Order: sequence, then structure tokens, then C-alpha cells
Amino acid sequence: MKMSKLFVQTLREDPADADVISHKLLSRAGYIRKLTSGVYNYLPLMWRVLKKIENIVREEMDSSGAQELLLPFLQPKELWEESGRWEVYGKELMRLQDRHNREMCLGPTAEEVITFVARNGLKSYKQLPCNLYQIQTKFRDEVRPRFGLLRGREFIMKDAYSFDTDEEGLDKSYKIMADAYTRIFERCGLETRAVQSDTGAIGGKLSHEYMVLTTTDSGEDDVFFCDDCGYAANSNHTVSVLPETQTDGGFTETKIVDTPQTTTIEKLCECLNIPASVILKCVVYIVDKKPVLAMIRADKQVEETKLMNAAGGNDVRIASEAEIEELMQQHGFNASKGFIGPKGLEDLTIIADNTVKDMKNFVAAVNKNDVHMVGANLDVDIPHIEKYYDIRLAEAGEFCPQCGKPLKVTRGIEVGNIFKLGTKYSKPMNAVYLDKNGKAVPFEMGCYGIGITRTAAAAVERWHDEHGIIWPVAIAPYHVTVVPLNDKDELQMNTAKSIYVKLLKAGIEAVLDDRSERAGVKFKDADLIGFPYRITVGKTITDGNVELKTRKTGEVETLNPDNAVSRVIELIKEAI
RNA sequence: CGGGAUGUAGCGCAGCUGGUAGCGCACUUCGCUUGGGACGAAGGGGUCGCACGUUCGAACCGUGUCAUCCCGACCA
Repeated sequence: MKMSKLFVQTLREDPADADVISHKLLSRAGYIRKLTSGVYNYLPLMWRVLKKIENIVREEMDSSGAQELLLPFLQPKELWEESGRWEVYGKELMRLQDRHNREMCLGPTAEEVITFVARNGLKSYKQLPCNLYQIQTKFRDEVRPRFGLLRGREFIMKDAYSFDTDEEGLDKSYKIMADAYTRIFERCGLETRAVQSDTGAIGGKLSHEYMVLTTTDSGEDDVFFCDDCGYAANSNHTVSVLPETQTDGGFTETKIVDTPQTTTIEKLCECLNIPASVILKCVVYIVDKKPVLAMIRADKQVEETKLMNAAGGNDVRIASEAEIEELMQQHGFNASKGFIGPKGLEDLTIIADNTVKDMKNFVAAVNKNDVHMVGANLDVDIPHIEKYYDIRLAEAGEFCPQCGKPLKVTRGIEVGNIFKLGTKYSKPMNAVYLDKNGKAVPFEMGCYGIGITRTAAAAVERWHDEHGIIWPVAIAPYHVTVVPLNDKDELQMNTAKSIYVKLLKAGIEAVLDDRSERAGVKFKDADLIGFPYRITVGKTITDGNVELKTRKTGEVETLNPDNAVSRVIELIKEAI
């Protein structure tokens, strides 16, 4: 490709609406252009990168025995009603109507459609196990798209679905995918960690997310991990072990005391001169539009996803002050945030965290402003709790549930995930096969996703410097750029052209920067775009030499043109 | 959906005490220059997001609307 004809426009300044590095660099280097919120044009350079990633995914999926197909992204409502997700999925599902007012959606994922395909095509245990996948555009009407390609409303995803006769088979399929994923991301130049996570809207029994660990804020999830035993989990799924803490308030007498204006735990601790670990904290959440009272030891925070699961809901948010006020009035109390207690709210769903179990002689609110009860005890002073849950947000420094060593936390970008679905879809959608005895049995299913566009963005987040992108060779849009510095110098131009032609003949993806620009412009563009290798043909050609520069290391080798060609071919082969 | 902000040329921005639009980058042509985003000259490109209103006159004032971005709750 000649640079003068390449469809690319590099920008000197960051676009005003970009705030993460991958968004800035991909925009500036001419890879993407936003069409509307969360929707991007993938320009030629970007498309080459995406195809590279897709092909790595394809190769690894195929070699693990999966078969590629392509499902429609326009999906009928009826299918989603069969699985029950038409209601559950909520506003994120991009819904539309056809000319006959039939309701449809643009697929955010394809469990329903693949289950439809499987129940028609897989009839016998002899056909199992079976793994089908596609690489296709997905739609999710995100509340707030942001971070460029990291969170779009339209994005490219690889989604695979496995069908097995039993759980043992599913375990095997799951393991095969886990291994394939590790290879895929490795080949893309990304170090990932498989972390346990909540199963979310997809549902199912067990899931792992593949996270690119980052130190920047571009990661959207907190990942807790243990260096000692390898435990790793999303914060919404981390079960940490707490250090010994005082949980007995030591109050010998149960009474109501004045605690004016103690609207926060901090103020209450100060007022009573006690640690937060002897205070019972109550927080009102709205789960599926109904109020839920979450109780937890006050030195800890509630993890909302855990709470949502404990309450059996699909949607969770913290209650507003107005909602709390209204709730209190309905129950005949005059209390605001900070003074909410469980007594008298028994008709609500009350979810208590495990940390509450061991509390004694503690401090609790009593639904009355500016006072608290001290010396309170379970069952006696607050309603009996049937069951305790883990709804606690883990913190760094707490201990690993597997080996007891301290946990660390970091940010992560989720580039892939794998789920054990079990019969969550096959049962309600009546997707069955006949076993050896001729009996109809629902499939044991698994599903496995990889965000193709997100993987590309994550690679930029991981691999860049102040000059631009540093693509891993395997997913770079082109391998090498050949840069003659003076287009008026015939020797330079002819040498560059000859190098370029030799590279093309050797099957190397090369660009010739034939523009009549000054050296600085060409260098800046080459760095920004992120070509892994650059062959510079400048003045030193009079001594018979050119330069080969490796973008990642900055290393420069001075070689004659033929050696530069063979050397760069060697480097590229090594890297892929 | 709550809170905050912004819409002026492809990109980044100024103009907003009302008088019919400008700067830098990019683009075109010529000259000059050619090892890290040179320089000079001459150009092309904008119904100032949209609608209504106030006014002799609106990018500027008012109302409404749409879009975009940032902060909170979701996810590959």
C-alpha cells in the first residue's frame, strides 16, 4: 500500500470527546471515526486490525473443534419470550418494530437464536458434543456509551455456544474454551487473567471473565487476585476472608442515646467513640422497583450485584433520599438517611450480610432521627434473620478465600468471558436431544464471548507510548513501513521502492511512504499509526545503508537494503 | 434516568456589552525546504445544531427542541 493512497487522516490534536488513551489514539491515528454516540466507523486501518483479531479467534476456535456459522442480528420477540428474557433484559435490548408492528430486537447476544438452531438441528446424543460460533455485530443500548471502542452500543463480538449431553461433557467443553481463550489473547499480544465473576444477564452456573489487567482508569472492573495461589475474581464475585475485628460493642446496657446529626457512620463513630465494626448499617436499595433493606457491619460496603442476586432481582440501585423519606412515612416513622433501622420494617425484604451474624451489643438505628440504640442484640432488638448472605464488597488487604494470603486489587478490561449455562435456555425453550434410551433430555449448554473491537482497544490501552500506538505484530494493520526521507532523491526513492516490492513479494504487509513530506511528518505518522517496524532510507544510502527501527524497543539496526529486508522478515516471523 | 457542561469549516478553538463570521491544524496551487509534526505567497470550504420568538437587524438575547460529552447505577 502506498501511503499517499492509504485512506487515513492523522490528527495533531486529540478529539475533544475522547478521554481514554485508546479512543484518543485510534481517533488521532485515523483508525476510527464516530458516527453517533457509541457507534463508530471502522476505517481501513481499523478494519485490518479487526480482521487480524478475528482470524486469530477463528483459527483457535476451529482448531478446538468449533464450527463457524452466521446468525441474523434481527431477532423476533417470540424467541425472547420463550426464554423469558424479553422482560428481563430491559432497556439495553435494542427493540424495534417492523411494518406489521411485529416486535423485534437487534441481538445483543444469541442464546435464543442458537437454541432455536440447535433444537432443530441436533436431535441425537450421537451429534454431541457440538460447539457453534459466529463473529458478528452486536447491539446493546447502553445507558451511557463511553471510552470509545471499549463500550460501544454497536460492537463486534465472537460468540460461541456449546451443547453437551451432561454436566461432565459441559465441564470438558468449558475447559477446551478456557484453553483456547488463553491462546487467543496470548497471540493478540495480551496478557489476560481468568477471573470468577457474576453471571449477570446471561445467567447460568459458573463464569469466568478474561481480563486485561491495567493500572489506568480505562479498566471498568475491579479485579481481586492472589499472587500466591492464583485466585482471581471480579469485585462482584470476590469472597474475601476478613481479619479479626472487634464485633462486640461492649455496651452492658441496652438503651437509646442521643446522637444528633450523625448522618454518616464516621460521625456516629466520633459521637459514641466506637469503631465502625460495632455498628449495624442499614442501606435501602431498590431492587426491581421494590425497596430492599440491606444490613451489613458498618465498616464494610454493600456490593450491589451480590445484593441483587441475594434478593433474586435483575436490577438494583440505591434508593434516593426522597424514596427513603416516602418509605418511612408509609411505615409511620419520621427518620431520614442515617437513622434507618430494621425494626418496624419487617414487611420489606431484608438481606443481611454474613458480617452481621457475629455482632453483639452493637449500635443500631431505630427509625428515629438523632438517636441510636446501643447494646442492641440480634433477635432481641432487631427482627430475627432467617438467612445470612454475602453481600459485602471485598477490599484490598483482606484475605484470599483459597489460601489465606492478602488479596490485591487492580483494574481490568474484560475482553472475553465464558459461562456454564446448564439448561437455563434449553429447558424453557424445549431444546432436547434423544439419549441412548430414546428419552428426550435438554442440552447442557455453555456460552463463550470475545469482544473483538474491545480487544483491539484493550491492546492499544496496553501497548502505546507518548508517540502513539505500538501494535503487537500479530494484530498490526501492516507489519512495516518503508520511509524514503527525500522524495526528490532518486537513489532514496528507488531503493525504498525496491525494498517495498521485495517485502510484498515475501508476503509481508508493507506500506511505502511515498508522500512528499518532510522526515518529521513521516516519522510522527509512523509512530502514531504504530507500524511495528520501520525501514528508513535516508542520506546513509550513499554508504549503502538503511535503518531498521523496531517500534516497541526503539532499537535501530543499520543494514544494507537486502539485509534489512531479510532481517525484518525474520523479525516478523519470529513475532507471529 | 438523575446531576454538570457543550453545540461556530474535516479536527481543535475564538467571537456571545446584537450590525451579517475569524484563528491554528488539515486541504488546493506556486516557490523554497527534506533525519523528528519547516517557511513564504495565493486560494477553496461554514443555512453559526434545529425551530419559534424579541428586534430595523440575531452566532450573540428569550423559549422550546435535538444532539454530544463528563460524573453516578449496567456489560463483551
